[in-house]
Amino acid sequence: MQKYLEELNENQRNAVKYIDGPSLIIAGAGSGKTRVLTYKIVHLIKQGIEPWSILALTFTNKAAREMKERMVTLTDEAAVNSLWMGTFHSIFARILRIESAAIGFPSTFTISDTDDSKKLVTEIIKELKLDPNQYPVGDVYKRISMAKNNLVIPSVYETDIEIQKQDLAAKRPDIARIYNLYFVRCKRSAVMDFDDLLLYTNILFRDNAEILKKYQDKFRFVLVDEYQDTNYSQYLIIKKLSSVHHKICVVGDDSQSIYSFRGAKIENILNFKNDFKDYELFKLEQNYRSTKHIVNAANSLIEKNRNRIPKVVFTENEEGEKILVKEFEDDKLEALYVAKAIKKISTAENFKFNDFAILYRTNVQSRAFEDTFRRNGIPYKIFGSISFYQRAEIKDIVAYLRLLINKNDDLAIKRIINYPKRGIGTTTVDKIEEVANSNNVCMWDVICQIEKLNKILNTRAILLIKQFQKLINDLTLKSKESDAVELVNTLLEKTDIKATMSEDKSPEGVNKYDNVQEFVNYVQEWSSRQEENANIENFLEEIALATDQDNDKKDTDRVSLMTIHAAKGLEFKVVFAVGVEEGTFPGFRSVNIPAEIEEERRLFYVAITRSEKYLFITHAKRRMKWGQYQQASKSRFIKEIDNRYLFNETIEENSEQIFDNNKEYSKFALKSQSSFPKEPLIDVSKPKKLKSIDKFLKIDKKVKQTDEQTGLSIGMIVNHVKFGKGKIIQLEGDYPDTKAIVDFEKEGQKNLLLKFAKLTVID
DNA sequence: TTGTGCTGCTTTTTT
DNA sequence: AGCAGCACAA
Repeated sequence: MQKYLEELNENQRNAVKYIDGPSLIIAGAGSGKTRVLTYKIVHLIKQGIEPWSILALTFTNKAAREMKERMVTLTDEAAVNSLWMGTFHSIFARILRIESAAIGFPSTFTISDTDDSKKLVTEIIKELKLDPNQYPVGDVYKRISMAKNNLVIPSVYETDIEIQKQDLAAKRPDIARIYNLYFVRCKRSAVMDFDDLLLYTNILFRDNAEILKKYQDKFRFVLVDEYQDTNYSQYLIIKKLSSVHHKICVVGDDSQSIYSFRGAKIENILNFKNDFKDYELFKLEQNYRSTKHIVNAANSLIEKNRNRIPKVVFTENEEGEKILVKEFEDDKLEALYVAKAIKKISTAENFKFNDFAILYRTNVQSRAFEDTFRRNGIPYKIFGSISFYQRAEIKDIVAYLRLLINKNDDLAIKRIINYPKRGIGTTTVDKIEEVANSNNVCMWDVICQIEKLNKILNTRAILLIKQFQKLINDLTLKSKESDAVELVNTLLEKTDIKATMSEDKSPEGVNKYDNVQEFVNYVQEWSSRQEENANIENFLEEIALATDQDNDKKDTDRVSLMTIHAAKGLEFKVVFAVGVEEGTFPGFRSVNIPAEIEEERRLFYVAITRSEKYLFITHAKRRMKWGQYQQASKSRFIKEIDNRYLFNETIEENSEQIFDNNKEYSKFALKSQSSFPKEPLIDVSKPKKLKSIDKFLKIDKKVKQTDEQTGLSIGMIVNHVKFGKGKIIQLEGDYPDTKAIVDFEKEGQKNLLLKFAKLTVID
């Protein structure tokens, strides 16, 4: 037997070796799924299947990268590099760029993130003169996204009776019009959102039989990871692609399907048997990750779901500790406890901070932990929330780069036409956009013929636009003759971004400048990593499709803070599942919807199964939400876990006590007494809180009778150029920020800054 | 045309 | 509680 096959258990090995037809691998949590997938691809290569004819679709880029790294140790590196392996989005973006002509796009189309896409939808809602309250962008965008994921294009959307009935019932009959215009605009701008990448792949294959045939022939073997989280659009793509060779292998776990909110269909995995009747089924049920207690607890929970593929996950690992369930008075005490527990356990067990993860349902919950960890000197890294590339200062630079490559990108133009400030105001931009829309061309086309607008724009505006046009043209030229790093540096110089930013000495400004610096460093690092194609197009593609997990700073020893969704596929020695309360987990939107409760339950299952040795489940009686404390009770999910695997600890009166009334966990309590500093744990009142109080204090303290600088006093009657006659009723602040509240006869009370407002004393 | 304070919205999860 | 987008003041 080949050496790599010996490293697998029997079920794993059988799954790897079966390459004669379709197969479904049901892989329980921690059952070595990644290993099986990795080895299967290696096996295929060793069986003589050319690596470039293997299509392997993963859920994140990171997963693909890690598998490739592992494969390199098992087989030839060149072979690994010629695999078609990556996320659905990145693989099909690649194919769409090659075949772009067939769908009427330039190969340089831009991939837009959700923020930008929503911005465009917002503008369209405004343009159609629809009420933004009746059409909240989030809801509208979701509706469009769902339509795309089910391959419903605008012309179908507006004629589909069922869809129209739904929109009418929701009192949003005009979503069809929004969708249609959004679709048209994206195409005109040569922009695709995430859903478009899959939708246009389907359109490409539907309308071009010879292109479909080319890829059907090419991909002799198709593998799909995390199959339970594929949507209809993805399902159809792989079904079509594998219909010639009939060699498809999907891997997944129905118990870990957690993405239905973005269109994932658990039915894809449940119905695989119908789609590929001659399939072989492999079940990986032995868990190598967690203790018996953890595996059993997870099993007892997931049993409560109705819709599942029968399987029993078991482990031969040690029994381990019971799961510690703990209740707190509020979210702050919860965070404090977690901080202490991490310190104690890391000392007692000699674990690194990397071994710990805090998993929560929603991103906002990270805040309490951030504060507490910072104050207690626990290093942490947060995944999710605002990623680096979402920051405004980075998006500005990226918008320039986008425009250099795709001149149709109106969104990019609007973002940077007046950044840094160059005197092109909204009025001018609006006019350009109007002309573009009414002639159905993109804004850049209008900019290139700006002289023709001499009737509606003044000469100054035209001159400024021409300067902007020249700047972009010069940079475009530059982009063709220099590498990415050089281009970005030139860009920062020539656009004056560098100069403008370095002038800003405020803490925020300095931070922004640092971020830009980091961006340049990142470009540098990225370029040096590329063997070829270190061009800016590839760079943009990579950052557009980057995930949070992809930015993992592996080398640093920090506690991980992330949502459970982000934790999918990861494992940690110690996991804290926090905020496990009704209304938070399950979320208040799900509590009355059985199908969603099942999904939330699967999500909790994912959380539990991330842990290897110790698992803590915590919940608080009240939690700060929407700026207010809200009462909450223990989640139903905690009650659903078989009590045999739980240790319920009573509420602690004194939060300094930790583990003390728990025999199993007390070993941590004894050893670490001295290593745990007391002082920083004292809850100092947040400086942030003071800020809002400050506002009131200012008014009280700095109010004065007379302003020495101008000689104005309360009670004086003054004249203002615009507002006319009025009486000073208050003076506050010191020069140069002295403010006066003046009660004008005609206009009422106004707040005026004395350094600007020229008040003359009457009388 | 540019800068600032206020209102109102957000909270599910993300490629 | 925090932020983004919008309305006013110079």
